[in-house]
Amino acid sequence: MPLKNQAKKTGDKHRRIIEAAVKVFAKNGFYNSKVSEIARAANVADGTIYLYFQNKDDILICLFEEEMSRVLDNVRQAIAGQEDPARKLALFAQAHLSLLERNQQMAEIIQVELRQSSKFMKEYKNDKFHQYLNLISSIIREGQAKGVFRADIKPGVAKRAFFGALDEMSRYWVLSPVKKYSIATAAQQISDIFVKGMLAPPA
Amino acid sequence: MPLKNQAKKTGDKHRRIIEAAVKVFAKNGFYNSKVSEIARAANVADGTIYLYFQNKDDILICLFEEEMSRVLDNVRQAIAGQEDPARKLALFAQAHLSLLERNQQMAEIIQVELRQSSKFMKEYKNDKFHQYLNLISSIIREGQAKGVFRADIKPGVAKRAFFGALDEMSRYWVLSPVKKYSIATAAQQISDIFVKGMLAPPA
Amino acid sequence: MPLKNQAKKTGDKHRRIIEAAVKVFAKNGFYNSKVSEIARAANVADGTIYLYFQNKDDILICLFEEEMSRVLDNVRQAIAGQEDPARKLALFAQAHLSLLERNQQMAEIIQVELRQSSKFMKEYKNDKFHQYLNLISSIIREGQAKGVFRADIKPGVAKRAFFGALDEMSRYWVLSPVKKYSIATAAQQISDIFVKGMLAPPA
Amino acid sequence: MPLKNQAKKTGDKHRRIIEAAVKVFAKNGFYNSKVSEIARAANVADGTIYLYFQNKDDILICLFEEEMSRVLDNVRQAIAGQEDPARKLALFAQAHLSLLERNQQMAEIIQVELRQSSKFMKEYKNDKFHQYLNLISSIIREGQAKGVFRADIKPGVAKRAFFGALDEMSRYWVLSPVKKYSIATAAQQISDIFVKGMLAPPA
DNA sequence: CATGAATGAGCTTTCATTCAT
DNA sequence: AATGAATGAAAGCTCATTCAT
Repeated sequence: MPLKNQAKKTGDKHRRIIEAAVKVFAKNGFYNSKVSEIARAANVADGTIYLYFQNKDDILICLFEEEMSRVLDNVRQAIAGQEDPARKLALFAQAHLSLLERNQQMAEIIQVELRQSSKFMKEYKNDKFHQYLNLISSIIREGQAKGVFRADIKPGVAKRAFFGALDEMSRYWVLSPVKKYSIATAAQQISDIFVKGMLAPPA
Repeated sequence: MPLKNQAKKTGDKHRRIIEAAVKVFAKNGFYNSKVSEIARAANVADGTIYLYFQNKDDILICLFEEEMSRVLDNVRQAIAGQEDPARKLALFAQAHLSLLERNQQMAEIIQVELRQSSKFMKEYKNDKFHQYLNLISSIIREGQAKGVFRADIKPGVAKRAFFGALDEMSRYWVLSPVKKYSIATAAQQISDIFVKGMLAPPA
Repeated sequence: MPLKNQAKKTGDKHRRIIEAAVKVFAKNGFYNSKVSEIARAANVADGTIYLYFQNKDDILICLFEEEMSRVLDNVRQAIAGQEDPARKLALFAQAHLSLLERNQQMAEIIQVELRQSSKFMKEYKNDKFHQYLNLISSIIREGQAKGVFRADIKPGVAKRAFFGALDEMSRYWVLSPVKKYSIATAAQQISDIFVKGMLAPPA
Repeated sequence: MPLKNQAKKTGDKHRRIIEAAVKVFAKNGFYNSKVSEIARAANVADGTIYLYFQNKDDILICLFEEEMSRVLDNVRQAIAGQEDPARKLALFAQAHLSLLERNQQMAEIIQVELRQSSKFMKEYKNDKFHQYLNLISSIIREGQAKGVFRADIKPGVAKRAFFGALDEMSRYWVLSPVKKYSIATAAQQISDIFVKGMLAPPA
């Protein structure tokens, strides 16, 4: 029982630190955030952070991985059961962008702060992110197999182009104080362009 | 003569510092680069840096502005004289991506390090970048006016999607040690998807 | 117990830093003293200084305030129980000057280094010092009320003149390598001049 | 003629630098004043300063010596021709304090900034200042010789007390934004106390 | 004499990390 | 497991001074 209690507490602290970090990173940026501020926001001692994370970079990476898992689950769920690859891309775009609305701080961190960790960008092998990209290319390949999408489309390029289009739209949405376009509109426009752009010509 | 000399000297130091900063930022990342290392690489004293730039952030911003001017000029020149909006987009993509090859370190900085400056991402009002984006939307509008592109495409969304697609491809190209796709291929694929995706249906 | 320990430790470090600062400031002067040298002399890390003081200026000001409190207490105690205002001034002078002997380094700092902090001289509102000056004027007023001192003496001027006379004597005593006059002599001479100079003429 | 011109110019620059330094030191304090700001205020190049002064400290010392000469001349002139030592002291006080009014910036520098140069306070042998103090003691000795002042007054102590009283009054007058007492009143009060305080008792 | 661009030593302060309790 | 006082390396920036022109 005391063990179980501790386990619960531990889990609690980990979560509290991640949540505090999201707020603090979003407010100050990664490099300008102090570990002690995260500790204060999480209501733990400075040293406690280091019982749960290796260092400051590790907080950012864990935070990103956990969020990426959630995004991945979400998107997979959104397209599950769909047959039409074109429809799948539309749902993908919709799911990706609507996650912004649910957790704007997290979106801002992924947009801006994540790229502040050079270590992360250059050294870290980002499995979840690759799974995410490959979800797109698998949809495209499926479309090509079904004859819906053109065979000359390179899924390896198109997946990045599609992600990049969504990501840039996210950046705009996160950083711009005035949002000219609704998320639904943006998702629809982008998936529309890509689907039509990759469509096989009528035989 | 002394004035010309000074101008030459001044211009020389400014350029040397910028070039040194490109190398140092590319090697260590912005936050892990020391001003003294830039100074050493530029063969000037630490204090000299501050005769030409306000602070470390300012170096990054100047470096970006100068590069952005060059990019803008390049792309404008590439599409000048073209009539066909579809062709213009293809040339745009080509010009954008081929600049990567010419100065890879600069490309890496803009991809990775530039976004590490909170000041840059959040506060700095980036005229040149907006001009760049608007170059895309003006091509799209031109295409719509000519009846080449569909009227329901929103240029404000499409310009970001197009730029994002190119930018993500740049990131891949800059960060990936192995380049699976040539720049020409990527440019062609992306512009192809967008052009076909925005094409008006045959009447 | 842990609380008491911490309190003891904290108090200890604070005191050690102040005492180290007195030595270092006295040796090098305020502006030529390095915080790191104070830290070394106090046997703490550089950063520890900033757990106890806001900055270098703050060390000087705290040091002064603590000393001023001690001086004020001392002088108040010295004149307590005295009825004769003339005798009070004599005791005041004696107490003021004899503090020099007890802590010459502190005296030197207050004479020389304290005045190097523009913040101190111009901005800092110095309550304790005003209390000190007003102790003098209240003695003078008391003497006037008792008919011992002339009514045309302006206590606001006389208090500064008296303090200035003592202060200049302190400066001489602190800075001069050879002391021609004993502190007792100086105190007696100065209070004698002021008392006789302010005495009401015999009716 | 060109030599004469240069000599004139030289004299001019020296004076301009001193005058600029007075303004800059008064505004920022000695340690927070930049040599380059003095140069700008004097309309000379930074390097030119070092043709006329050894270093920053030297500017302060020269500035002080020149002013002290002027003060000494002024005070000597004021008491010249007076026979009565008591009257002399009154005129001395009057002359000392009224110099404040004529050049407040200079007064502020001597009060506040001069003491910021450790070199000045500790090492510099200040002839002019000693001459000034000894002017006071010679008046006192003269008074003792004439039987006006008591023989038990020690001129070496009294001169410092008198100067200190005037100096503290100056500090108040310079630093206090509100001046409660006129200079004439202060001078009269201080000399009055000292003269009466040193007066020999009627035989 | 005059210049002012260039120098570079040296400062204060910050903050991720540790470790005795 | 938790704490938080203490650490100390590290870095951006300043500015008195120099010297080639």
